[in-house]
Amino acid sequence: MPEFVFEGQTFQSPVELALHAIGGKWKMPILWRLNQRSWRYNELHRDLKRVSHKMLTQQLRELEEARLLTRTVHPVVPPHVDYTISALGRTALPAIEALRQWGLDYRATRDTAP
Amino acid sequence: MPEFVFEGQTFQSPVELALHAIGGKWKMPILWRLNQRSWRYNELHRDLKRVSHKMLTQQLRELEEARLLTRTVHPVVPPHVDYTISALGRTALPAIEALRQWGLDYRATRDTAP
DNA sequence: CAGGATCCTAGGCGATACTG
DNA sequence: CAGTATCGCCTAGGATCCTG
Repeated sequence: MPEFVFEGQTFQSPVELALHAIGGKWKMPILWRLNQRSWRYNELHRDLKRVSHKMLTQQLRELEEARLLTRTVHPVVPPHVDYTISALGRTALPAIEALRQWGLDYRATRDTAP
Repeated sequence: MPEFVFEGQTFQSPVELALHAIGGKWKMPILWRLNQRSWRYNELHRDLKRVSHKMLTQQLRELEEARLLTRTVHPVVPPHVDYTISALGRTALPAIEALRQWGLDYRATRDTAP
């Protein structure tokens, strides 16, 4: 089983790298919402109901550093910040969609499966 | 945004249900290895190098309860236990594969992307 | 409105020891 | 070999307050 080095970190496999980049409780739900249009901070905060202020900020920063989304500050008062998915972030959407579809299937078949 | 109830728990979306079932640091790597053949406990322990004894046991238990794998005990001394992916577990492999492939692509393009 | 800084605790997790 | 059980650390993350 080969090792897998990226950005100075060592992963056991591409799966672990992917989970590092978009795993965790909130990153996929965030990217998923950014499909189609930009969202503002408070919009995300309201829609991801159980996320805390601190967590949301942190996850957004990590996604930005991973270059999966773009943060745009409009210099107005009161502040106006848009989060937009990047081209790189878009490449993750099929994988997220696969997981989303599996979640649907899993719920549907989990209790009737052989 | 509709709610999504399963097994008494409330999720915001199918993505969150999927992450609940096979998210976390170890479950996908475990299921991924179980493709093709059965693995024994210590095999997994050695191969997932950084997993602790306790974590591995716990993750295997949860995957078993989610019906994604089957635990088979052979009544011999010393004990012999096989972990085999279930039919339901197999349905998750395409999604894991999508994530794995994305991990590869991400590493390849992350620093050259526009 | 967006988010930085601080404080603080529950519980996740590793380490270790023991068992059939 | 393949686990359970127990202890205790330590940090992830929630709550709260403050700012441009």
